[in-house]
Amino acid sequence: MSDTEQPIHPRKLEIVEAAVACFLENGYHQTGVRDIAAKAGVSLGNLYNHFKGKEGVLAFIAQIEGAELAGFIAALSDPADPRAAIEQFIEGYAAYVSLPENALLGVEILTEATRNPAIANVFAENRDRLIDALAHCLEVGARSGAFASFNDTRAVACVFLDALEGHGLRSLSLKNEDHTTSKALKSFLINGLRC
Amino acid sequence: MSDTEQPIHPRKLEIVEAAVACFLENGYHQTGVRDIAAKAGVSLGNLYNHFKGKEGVLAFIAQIEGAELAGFIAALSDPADPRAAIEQFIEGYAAYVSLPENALLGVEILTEATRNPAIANVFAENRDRLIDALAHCLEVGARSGAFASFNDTRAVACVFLDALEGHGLRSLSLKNEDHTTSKALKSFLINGLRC
DNA sequence: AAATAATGAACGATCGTTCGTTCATATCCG
DNA sequence: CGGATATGAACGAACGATCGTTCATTATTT
Repeated sequence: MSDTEQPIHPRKLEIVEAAVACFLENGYHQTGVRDIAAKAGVSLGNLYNHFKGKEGVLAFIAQIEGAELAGFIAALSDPADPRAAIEQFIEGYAAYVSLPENALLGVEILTEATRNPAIANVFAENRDRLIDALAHCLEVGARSGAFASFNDTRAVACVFLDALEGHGLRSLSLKNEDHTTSKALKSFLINGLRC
Repeated sequence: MSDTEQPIHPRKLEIVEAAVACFLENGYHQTGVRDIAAKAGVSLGNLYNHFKGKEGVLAFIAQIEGAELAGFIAALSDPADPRAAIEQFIEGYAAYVSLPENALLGVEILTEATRNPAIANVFAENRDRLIDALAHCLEVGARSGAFASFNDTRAVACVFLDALEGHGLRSLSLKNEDHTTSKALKSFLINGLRC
């Protein structure tokens, strides 16, 4: 669970980086372990010295992706100014999920998770904690009068994440950056919180 | 382009149905043409008498999926009551994209489209027309005073679709139906249109 | 008989994985 | 210090399985 159990072998990181590049370029199921090893400048056999296999590499990536949510969660916990925290979250998370590497890897992991429990477990928990943090922030804001009060703040938090992630996903099919709808999304979400 | 050029060979439909079932169960890249043929009760070679290949089957599915949007587009065009039309669209489209077969096939097609122009073309146009129809409905509603007036109605339409599709996508990772967040999403979107 | 539909063996390519091996470095013993 | 030994990272040939596709052949229908 903790990342600090062992200092990660540099080669392992090189392999993961190469794998991410391959998955982005050709997708998870279209890339072979040979492609990963070749791009990492590593022998085929050596890859298996660092990972349990192709699936092990993806699981490791999922673990990293999940860990990156920790920053957002931390920023939402115990917020001094709930409104500012939410606004910053929306902006930051929208940017995060709109990065092709995050969006593409996200769906790749998600679809794999629907059929692969090992991946699903790594994936699910962190998302749940993100919803919790967001919902908590909404509640704090509601109590302080900054936001409207909702029956089910978790549901509203889900709506936020759905919208943001849906936005990031669609940005995949657009070559140029989608700046105008990104702003529209932000103001629409913020506007939905007013009393 | 038109589906009525030729009456579709019954066998072709059987094959497509089998392919959908396979893609849902195991994903596009994990299912082989042999799996499709076997599930359809058809010989391997005969599949190639009806489709150009595995990719041809997916393209056909994408075409069907696109055609299913026509109903939503029609309902949004020239709306007598924009508010009712939007509400019905939200409800209907949320249900549509929350069906596992639509959500899963959608991402499968989307990810394939990011790397396969042939699929992307089939996929992109209908979505654009859906955005147009939705934006048009929003404008009509704004003029009649039913909705607030937006600078960029297309952007708002994008937000709606992003949120709805993101919702459908996330419903993939939930075993039980997500009724409460579905309602929250609807009311949040509707609420965002008020003057 | 001509045309259409259906078959499945066969092809070359690639898949994920295994495994025996090499080799440079670290540790130990005398 | 110098030689023996242990360690584990790195390698790549090889395996059986499966991939998408082709095509010569057979069956069915008109």
